[in-house]
Amino acid sequence: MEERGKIKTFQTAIRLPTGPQKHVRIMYLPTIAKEQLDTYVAELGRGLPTPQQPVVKRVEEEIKYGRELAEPNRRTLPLDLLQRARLADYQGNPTHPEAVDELFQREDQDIRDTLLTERSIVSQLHGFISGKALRARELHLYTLRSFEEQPNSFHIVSVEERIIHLSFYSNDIPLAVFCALVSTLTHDEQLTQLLLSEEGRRMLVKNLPLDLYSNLSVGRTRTRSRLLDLFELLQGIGVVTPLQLTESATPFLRCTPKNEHPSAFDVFTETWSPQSSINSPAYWRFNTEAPIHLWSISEDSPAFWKNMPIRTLEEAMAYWEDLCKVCIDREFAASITCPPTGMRPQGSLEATARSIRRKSSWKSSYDLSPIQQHYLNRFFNQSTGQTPLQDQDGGAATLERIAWVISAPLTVVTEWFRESHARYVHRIERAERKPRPKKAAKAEKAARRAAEEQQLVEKAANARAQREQDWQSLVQRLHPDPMDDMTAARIGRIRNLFMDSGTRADNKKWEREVSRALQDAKTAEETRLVTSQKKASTVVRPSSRPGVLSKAAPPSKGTALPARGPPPPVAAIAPGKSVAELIADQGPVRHQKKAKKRSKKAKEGKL
DNA sequence: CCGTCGCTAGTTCATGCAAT
DNA sequence: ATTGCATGAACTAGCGACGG
Repeated sequence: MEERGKIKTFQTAIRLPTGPQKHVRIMYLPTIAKEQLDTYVAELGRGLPTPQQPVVKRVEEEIKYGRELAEPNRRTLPLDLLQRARLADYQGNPTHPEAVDELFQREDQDIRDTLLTERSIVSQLHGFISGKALRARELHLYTLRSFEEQPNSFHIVSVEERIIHLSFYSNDIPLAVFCALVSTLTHDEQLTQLLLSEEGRRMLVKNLPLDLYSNLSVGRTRTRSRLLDLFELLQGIGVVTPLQLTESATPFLRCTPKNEHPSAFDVFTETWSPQSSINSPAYWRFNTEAPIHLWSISEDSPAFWKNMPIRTLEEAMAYWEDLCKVCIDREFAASITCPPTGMRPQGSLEATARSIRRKSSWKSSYDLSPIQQHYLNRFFNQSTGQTPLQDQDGGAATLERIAWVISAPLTVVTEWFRESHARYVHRIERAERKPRPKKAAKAEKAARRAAEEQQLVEKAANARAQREQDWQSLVQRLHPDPMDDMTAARIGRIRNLFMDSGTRADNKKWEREVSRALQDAKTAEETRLVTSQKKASTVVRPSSRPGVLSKAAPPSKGTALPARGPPPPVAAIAPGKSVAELIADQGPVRHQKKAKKRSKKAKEGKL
């Protein structure tokens, strides 16, 4: 109906009182006036329970009708451009390079804002630890620290028995820790600023400004599920035990009563899932000892290796070190001889194994997204190996700017360029050591050839500029006065020859040539041959202004096009092709990294 | 001949979103 | 609040080319 113009639709977003935005699609008859729509949307905002910010986007504020998604809360940014720019094939090469180019031609601020709509970028900017196992480790270690440092927290049930209530993580952890454990979904300048100061990083989440607290959805479902995900993993490896209250006379454990918390617990036995916060355990015990199984060897039944104490922070750190090794270092795990008997891991074995065996779970380095790397690539010359690091001053200012635009740490950006350059050097060295006519070598060759061609082009352009100057001074010397059309025509022929002759040694010869031409022009003028006049006027028409020669602008550097400077008034002599033209005739520069033969099927699949 | 590397497709996982 | 769905990302295994 929309296509046939019977109805119109648009999307907008309303901020719910609880913080998150809700996208709504509004359909209406084309006869509805804009004012009515505006009123309606405003009403819609108010209709939702006690909105803090009624409507983010009003109808009159330029809304894109139809399918395009109007991204609220941000200047009209090319969201769909980013989406296209992000599309990449299996190798990370963009499938829509034109979208990438278009995006990167915008202002730095726009590029930054646009990239910050990508989840991985914004969450890492705020310090999110993307590896799940490392996140669980952080949760574990931070909690142990809290038992020592803030034993009086309302949400710590018992320091002796190491029991904590889940609400601790929505109240008494610092902002920086919260952001490390729970990914942020949208960019918030206030949050970014806060995280820059030590004071801000230490601020407990319960003390955050209200709007920030709400934007981070501290304490709401999403946060709880994210945290419970981590607890599920910790339970799976035996670091924590979920608890439930009990009336039993012989509870699993008992502690001194504190605040309104219960003092007797049993092990939580119901099945639960991190997604449903109602049925999930709220009380958790941090064990004093945990087993290590050889996870990298077997997914279904990893062999028990040993128990390790995790009472103190130091012990826990040692535990995580060993755990990491047996999870990702298969060789190490295989070299271990296990005791004949041992407990099997408890909890949901498959889920635990899945998370913990994955390498990315343990990756601590910053994760550059493809779009960030595309941006970095713009500052890395594949043919010459040039990066900002090779700039005279080390490129400090450029690097900082780049880091800001892509919202990545400066060290990461610097390291990326260092590695890119090192790879380039390595490639060149290998190619020189043993040049071989293989595919790999070809790519290198092409890269070097492109570099050489580039140098040639520049050299030619410079030479040409010099030649141009020589010509100017020569003519100036022999004929300082403005020239008439016919004279210009005669001189023009010689100029073409001069420009193409290349050598600078035989100035005498050219002087003679020019003088003779000038003389010819003079006698021709004097005899007023009708024919030659006719010829001259037709030929010279393009530059009928006398004196154009002496006023010609100097050729600009870098462009090797022959038409700069005085316009060659005569087409009689086809000038030899310039280097640039010759190169252009060979077609576009070959890409070092091919657009290669992908199977038809694969291609279709991606489209 | 065997090991390594790069390419590719299929599968699984994480996560936000929308419907209930 | 809960649950199912859709989607992009990541992992893995298989294959072939290449090089020692």
